[in-house]
Amino acid sequence: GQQQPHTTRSMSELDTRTRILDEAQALVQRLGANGMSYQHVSDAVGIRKASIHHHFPTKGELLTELLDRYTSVFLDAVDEVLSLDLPAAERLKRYLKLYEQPILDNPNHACLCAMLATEIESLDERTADRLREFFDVHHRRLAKLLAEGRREGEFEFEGSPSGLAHTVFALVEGAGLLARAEGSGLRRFRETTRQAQRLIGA
Amino acid sequence: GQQQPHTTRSMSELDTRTRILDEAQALVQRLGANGMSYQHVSDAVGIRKASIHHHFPTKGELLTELLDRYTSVFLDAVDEVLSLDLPAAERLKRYLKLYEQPILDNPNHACLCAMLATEIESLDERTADRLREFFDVHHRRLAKLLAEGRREGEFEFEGSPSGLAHTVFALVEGAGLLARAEGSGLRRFRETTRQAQRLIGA
DNA sequence: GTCTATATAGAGATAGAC
DNA sequence: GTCTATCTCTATATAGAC
Repeated sequence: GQQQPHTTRSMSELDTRTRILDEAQALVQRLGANGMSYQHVSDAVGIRKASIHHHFPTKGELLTELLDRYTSVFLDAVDEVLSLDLPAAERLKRYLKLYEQPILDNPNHACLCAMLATEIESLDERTADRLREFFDVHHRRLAKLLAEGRREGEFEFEGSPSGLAHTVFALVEGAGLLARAEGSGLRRFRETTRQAQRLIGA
Repeated sequence: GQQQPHTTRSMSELDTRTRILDEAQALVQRLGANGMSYQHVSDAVGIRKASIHHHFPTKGELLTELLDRYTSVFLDAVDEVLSLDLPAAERLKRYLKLYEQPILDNPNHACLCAMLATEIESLDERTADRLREFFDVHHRRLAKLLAEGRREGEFEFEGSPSGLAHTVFALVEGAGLLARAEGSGLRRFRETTRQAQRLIGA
């Protein structure tokens, strides 16, 4: 756990902001950025559209903040797993598990980044940049783990850690998307992560 | 090449229908189903919105027909490759190549099914069913190839052909999505298909 | 088959009262 | 901070002339 940064916002405003972000995120994960509207959020949170605009003047700002929050939470979780004092193979296993819980919690919700990735042409430049940045940072984290694991003799694979990290990431994102569309739940997804481990030689 | 089925539609109507479908498909592949509008299609084809409605009364019908055409074209291409009189490993290679050409032709266009998969909650039941059907049929084709290849000693993998087919499909769909979002073009994608072949032991 | 014109609903966003 | 009221634009869809 990290310390909350100091802010000048009042408590109640923070709470409403959080509730807005929570509901907006769920809506984007279900319907996409183009499918989510201020009216939807308004209904879900129980305040009027104009009040949403008070907290997030434009939809672009709402989406940007949504993405920032999501990626920072996700990267924190990734970092926590990757920095554990455990063999690389075990850290990899736990890393892959990070993708399972959301599917279990709500099979109707796709990864926020997968949703936004398909809609990248609809996003404003700011949000699109943040999305690409997330992919880049995430990719580097995973590549580092793969490089470490190979150096220590735990992994065995051909090609660059960077290339394989990209493949593994494509695999979990693609499998998550299919699990939701096919309604196959965790079963298919788990088979996929097992194959990912084979690929890495873990 | 197959014979065109007989229809009672006039030639000029067929052409306009085709042009509408072509432009609508490009728009959905760029912006998604929710991002594509009759106005967009109208502008692209050069006829008025009302005329689009003459050919496709509702957006749902347009999307359904779009998906049907796309999947039948795609499955024809898959079947053509898979039924060639070549070693399974070579047929697999050509199968994977089918996913490369579209990326080369237009890096801004995602796979239509990947776009619709993310938006599955926005689709009407009819269209969503067709989408799941496509995944299912496609999956079976690939599983059959994998089973054949292993039986003939060309492939070597653990687990069921069905499970691995799912993994390979997730891999190419995920990699296609990332290639477009990251703007990494074919380079990353090709690394991914190479890893897919390793996974299959081809 | 295509057009103009219109209906109706929803989108994102703002002004100003409380 | 939240509300009502309103603005403007765009969406899907229809009616009816040509």
